[in-house]
Amino acid sequence: MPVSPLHAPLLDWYAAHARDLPWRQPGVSAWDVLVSEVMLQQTPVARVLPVWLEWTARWPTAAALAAEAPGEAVRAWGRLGYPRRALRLHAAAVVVTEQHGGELPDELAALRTLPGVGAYTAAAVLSFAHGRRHAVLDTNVRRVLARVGDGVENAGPSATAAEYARAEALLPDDPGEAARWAVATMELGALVCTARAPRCSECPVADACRWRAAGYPAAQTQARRPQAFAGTDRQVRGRLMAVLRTASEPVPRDLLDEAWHLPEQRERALAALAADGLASELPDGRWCLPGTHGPAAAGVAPAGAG
DNA sequence: CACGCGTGGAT
DNA sequence: TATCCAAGCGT
Repeated sequence: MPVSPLHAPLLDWYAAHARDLPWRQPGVSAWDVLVSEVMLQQTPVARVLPVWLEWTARWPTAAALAAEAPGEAVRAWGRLGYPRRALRLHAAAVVVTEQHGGELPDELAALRTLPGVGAYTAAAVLSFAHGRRHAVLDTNVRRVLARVGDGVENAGPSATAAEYARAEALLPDDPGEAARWAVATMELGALVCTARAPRCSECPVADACRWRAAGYPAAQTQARRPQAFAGTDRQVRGRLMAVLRTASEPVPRDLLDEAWHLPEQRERALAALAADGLASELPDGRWCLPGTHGPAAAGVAPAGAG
């Protein structure tokens, strides 16, 4: 479906207004594109930028990352949030190194088996890094298609088969053009067709937008209430991880105890972090990031020697 | 499938 | 100040 009234205006708009993001530079490896995609899962571009630059300079390849302790990845992750992503990226690096000769797979099924790589991220790598023809459905694209195509303010809670079918149908035949279309659609959602206060006066496809034509009807179904944060285990986990991240030496328990005032919740959060492999307890009772001080023992039984 | 999972800037 | 939101994934 190469010809629609949307394509030329949107591609032209992207050529003129695309952000100059480092992971879009020519020559960036597929692995580094993957790193950017994982970092960008639920985290704004502005915060990813400096971390991605440091990370890719320090670990230019999957093998380089795989050679490190997982805790070093967690530490380098800094305050991007959701540090399990750092653990998954490290685990993916190990798989790529040990099972794919250090080369990130370029097939959908193989990518999808990597930890932290779901439907969106796999399609993004294929499209952005390899210039292949894949529907790339992230929250931005889904919002754009919902507004322009369906005339509603927001997409549903999760991508449906119908949305994939539409995105697929809109893809230009030429792979390279399809890849540009994919990133252009995302960029429009990120810069113009935003969740709040969309800049419709700057939109290259405003004339074709059903939501605009309908007078911007408000969403009928109210979105899922954002999960609370203050006082939750998530906040406690974040406090504990911040202590472990900033400490160069293993930290004694009483230092962790200062991170949260409720002992029961603190214990629960710390146990959960250990179970997730984000924190390790040493034999002397101190805590550290996994593998950063002695053999990694993320809450698992010590393996027999040899 | 609904939920848990961090963090901080913008409104 | 509280709420919303940011290129999702795994269970």
